Amino acid sequence: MIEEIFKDTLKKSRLFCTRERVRLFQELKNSHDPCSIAHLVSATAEAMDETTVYRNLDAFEKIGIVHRVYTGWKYKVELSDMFRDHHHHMTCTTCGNIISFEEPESLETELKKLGQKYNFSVQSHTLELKGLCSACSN
Amino acid sequence: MIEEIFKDTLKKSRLFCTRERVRLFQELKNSHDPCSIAHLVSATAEAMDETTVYRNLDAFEKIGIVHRVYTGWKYKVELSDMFRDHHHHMTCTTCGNIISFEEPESLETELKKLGQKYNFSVQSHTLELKGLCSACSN
DNA sequence: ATACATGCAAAACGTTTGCAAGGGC
DNA sequence: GCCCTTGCAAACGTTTTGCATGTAT
Repeated sequence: MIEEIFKDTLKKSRLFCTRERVRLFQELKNSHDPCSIAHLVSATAEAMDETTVYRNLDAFEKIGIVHRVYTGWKYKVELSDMFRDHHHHMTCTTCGNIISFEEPESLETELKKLGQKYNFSVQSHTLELKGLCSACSN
Repeated sequence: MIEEIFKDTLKKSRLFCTRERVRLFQELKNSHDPCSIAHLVSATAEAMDETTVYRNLDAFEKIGIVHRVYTGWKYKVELSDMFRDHHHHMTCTTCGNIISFEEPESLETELKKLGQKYNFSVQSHTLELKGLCSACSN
């Protein structure tokens, strides 16, 4: 059960399983797309202070419960691969909608086909590499 | 001459060629890597107010003088292809350094090779598609 | 009981806006 | 002289921090 993984992960890091954390987790789980912090804050406003959202998202990220998704505008937050299948995103520059799709085998030349598959007309794409440069890999 | 293109582009859009805009342009030109707004603000602090930096970057972007580069953290600004060769970037997650490289023919399987070429050990990569989703392409 | 978490208030940032003064054309 | 630009101040939204109180273990 997914909730068990959640609780175990908290316990493993000696973090309390509070009402607020459960609620925040639920909110993330019920959302199909990556969530902006603003969304999470307003969606959980009756349940907790926005400061708590920030602090718990930080905590969740540190222990691998969530990870950041760079949509090119501002990052959003979603549950990590621990809780759902690995996937990528396409972001609409007009409405900001995010479409999740499975990882394709090849890229570049596949992009337009891929876009068509989701009725997404690709205007441009950004490839971001994350890792360590020579100075930092020591 | 690059400065002429700059002035002509301003003139074409009926924007004045002010001391501040020239200075901001110089700062962008002298920088090898994409610039954060914070950098531009401090680098030009003796010459202009930070409000002016924002307003002129907006103006520059509208008329194609600069474009945004999504580094995955926050966007930075650099001169557009009008003023330099087309290229991509790799961002180091530890130090934030940005390495520019020419557009490769293929991706995915090429990424590790590409990283090695620049002494950059790729840990992960993000592919961002920009364009229009079905709802917005109408 | 003892950590760890939370709420509240306030500070710290980054960015935007209104308005009067200044400067390109 | 006209209109665009700038500087200044203030507003705004987002994120962080300090501290006293609350709560899961």
